[in-house]
Amino acid sequence: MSISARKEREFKERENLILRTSFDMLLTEGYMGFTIDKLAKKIDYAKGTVYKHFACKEDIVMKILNEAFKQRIKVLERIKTLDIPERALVMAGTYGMSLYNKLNPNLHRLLQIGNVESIWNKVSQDLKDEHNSMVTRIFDDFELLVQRAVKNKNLELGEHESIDIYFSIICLSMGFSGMLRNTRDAQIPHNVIECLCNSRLVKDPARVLRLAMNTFLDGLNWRPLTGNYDYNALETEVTDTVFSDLKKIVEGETRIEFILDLDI
Amino acid sequence: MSISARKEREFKERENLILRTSFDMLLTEGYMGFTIDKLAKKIDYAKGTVYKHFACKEDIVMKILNEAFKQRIKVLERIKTLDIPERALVMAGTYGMSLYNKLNPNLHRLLQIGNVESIWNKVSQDLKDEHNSMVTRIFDDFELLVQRAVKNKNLELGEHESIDIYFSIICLSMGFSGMLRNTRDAQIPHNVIECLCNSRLVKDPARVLRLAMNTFLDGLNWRPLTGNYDYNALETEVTDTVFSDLKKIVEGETRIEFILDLDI
DNA sequence: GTTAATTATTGACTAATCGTCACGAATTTA
DNA sequence: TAAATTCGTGACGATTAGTCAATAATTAAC
Repeated sequence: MSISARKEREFKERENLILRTSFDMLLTEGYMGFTIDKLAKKIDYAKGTVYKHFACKEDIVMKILNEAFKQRIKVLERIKTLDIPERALVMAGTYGMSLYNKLNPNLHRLLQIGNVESIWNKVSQDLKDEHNSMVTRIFDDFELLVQRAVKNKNLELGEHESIDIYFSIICLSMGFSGMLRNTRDAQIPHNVIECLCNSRLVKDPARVLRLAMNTFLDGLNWRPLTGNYDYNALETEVTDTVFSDLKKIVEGETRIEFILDLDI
Repeated sequence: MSISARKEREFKERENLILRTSFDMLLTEGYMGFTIDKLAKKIDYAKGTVYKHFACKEDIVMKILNEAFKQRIKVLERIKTLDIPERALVMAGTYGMSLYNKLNPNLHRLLQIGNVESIWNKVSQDLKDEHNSMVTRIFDDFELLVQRAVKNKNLELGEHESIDIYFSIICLSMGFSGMLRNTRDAQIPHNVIECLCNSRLVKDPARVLRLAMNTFLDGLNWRPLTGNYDYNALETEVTDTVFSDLKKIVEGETRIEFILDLDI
């Protein structure tokens, strides 16, 4: 019994090694540079062993994405403890995501890989299911939030349906994260959007997203409006309380080796 | 002389054949299913001949993306003839893009391919340059529009810089087009977002984007506000005038075989 | 009209890559 | 200790991107 438990633990450890090494390769060499042969050589196991863990290359990538997604959800769900208006919850979530994205500015580049249809199609069904259920969960949470705001008379739907609103919010965040990575790490920009972020002085894209989000919510007339609530104070507050651990890491007080090791 | 001109024309025609066939393969079989061997067999030329036209596989994809981008810009620039407030110009552009996206609902799936870093890195410098200059042009046009609105006292920047505003607008559109393709063609949804669009009845994502855009501009207090200007009438009008040809195609009065053949 | 020079096209070839699987090594069970 | 089972391996088949020497077609020269 105890021996098979050790085996199991060793197997789990090797899986972690595979994920950690793959993540590293993906970030340094890109999707095309990430090959199973190189991976096997790096972790000093035979190729066949890797395939004992994952059915295909794409499954490794999707597993990493799913683990990162789990972390994201955990960060987002921390706001559930806050007793503030619904709109402030939306903003608090945005602040949390800002911080989380700074933990690993390169993470969202991997998301683009998962969005490529021909890659997604190769992923095993169970990993797709896992991914889908997480997205569904995010959508559900947002829907409840919008409905609660309507019920509490902080928001009128007007021409909108509730799906329109939370769908727009998600699109806005996705649009931003898709278009830029944090410029803190002075790497070579990989596309023109990133060049423009530098040349046109978008110094803190996350700040622009927060502004845009507030602007959009003002446009919806979702109360409390910017003028009637100190969202900057809210940012400071949540950053120092529910997200204080993330803040410490971002500010360099804590070092992390591998984002997915992080106990969030 | 006339003989070499014929040669040149034939070369150009073959290049078009390559692009058209590649485009078709990319849409039906995805990036992974798009191989030079298959392409060569389909167009009935040897592989080496394909490489006389393009330095690598990625260049073919980027060439298609650039051609599509050129069309997009042409559509967008039609609004320059309109004598309406700056904000109405932004919306008119959005309406035009909505129509253009409907011409080929699958086109934006290719954009995701170009966004993958390891693919972008393989593209030849001249194609990258071409792409970059087009993005720059879009950004420049938007910047002028924002500045004109400020000058004409239709918009105050407040906490924003002008880059923040047009960057947000572009992110919003990109977020939407990245997250969904038009649901008109009843293909199998390729990811969970598309499933959700169906299951949660986002029947017309383009409509939601138009709503979101107006909401955002209202939030900026960019005049004329929704209440003071009939943006629905504007949509009808521009659809029937500057974009009437696109409308006809979308409504099926004209058939197109290959989007890039379209003379826009 | 014939031949030489040039240009265009070809597909066999190399190197890389994914994923498989029969075999041998290690471990557990009897 | 021997048999049974599980684990790990890397050679192998199948595909693929991109190259390049050889061949075919075209043009130029006379």
